[in-house]
Amino acid sequence: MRNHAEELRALQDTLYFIGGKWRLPVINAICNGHRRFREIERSIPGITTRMLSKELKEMEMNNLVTRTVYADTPVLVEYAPTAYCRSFGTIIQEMIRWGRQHRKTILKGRADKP
Amino acid sequence: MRNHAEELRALQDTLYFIGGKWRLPVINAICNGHRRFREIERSIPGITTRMLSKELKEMEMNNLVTRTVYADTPVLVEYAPTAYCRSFGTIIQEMIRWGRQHRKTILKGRADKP
DNA sequence: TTATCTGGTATACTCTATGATACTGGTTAC
DNA sequence: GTAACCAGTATCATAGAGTATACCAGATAA
Repeated sequence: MRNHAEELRALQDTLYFIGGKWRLPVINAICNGHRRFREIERSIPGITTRMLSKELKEMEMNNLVTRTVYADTPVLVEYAPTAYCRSFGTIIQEMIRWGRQHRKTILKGRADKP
Repeated sequence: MRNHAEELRALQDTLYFIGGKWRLPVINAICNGHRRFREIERSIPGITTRMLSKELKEMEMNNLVTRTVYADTPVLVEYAPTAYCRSFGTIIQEMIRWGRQHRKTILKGRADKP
């Protein structure tokens, strides 16, 4: 209730930063130890190469990941999470919790069908 | 790392449920005590009547809010949050926290500009 | 009387996020 | 030799989320 405007602004900033449907799944994948491009791609069924590529670029620009190229043969590329990236941990955990609960509730056939 | 697939599914369920850019702001407004249509509308600068109307309809269908009409003159409509609606509390709070922290960090001129 | 509040609906438009598909150049395995 | 891996890029198409604007009927205030 108090300082609704400021809360709203903070909330909207976060929503804006998160943006589309892939940002959080990608952050989660990387924070869960997936480092290589194809590895991340495989760990998120449904994402296309194009979207992952776009996400990773933006995330690098926003300092959410670092991209390291090991110029051996074959070239190896590694994406690693920054502290900034990990700062989404609690949000993601809460969302996972909610999603699990939601699924349970739906399966029990209640809650969103009263 | 463990059961990444299940976590991902839960996360994506939540993201899907949240949907667009207005769902969480509207939930927040209603949970913060705004009950009337125009009141909610005013409390979220930038939202249009059309989007708010759409959101509220979907939210009613999803059992996130109840819509009560008091048929006095003038007719009075009240939107109230359900428990389901309030279950987003922690997610929203975490997002507000993140947004505030983000703003601080940006203002200090660091973090996302290394 | 005119303006302003209420709770919305209707129509038209924009735009961008996402999806689908194909391709590249190099490496390694069969 | 060809198939499959790597890390992507390029091009095109499209749904639908979001915006803009105007409008309705009824009540209230100036």
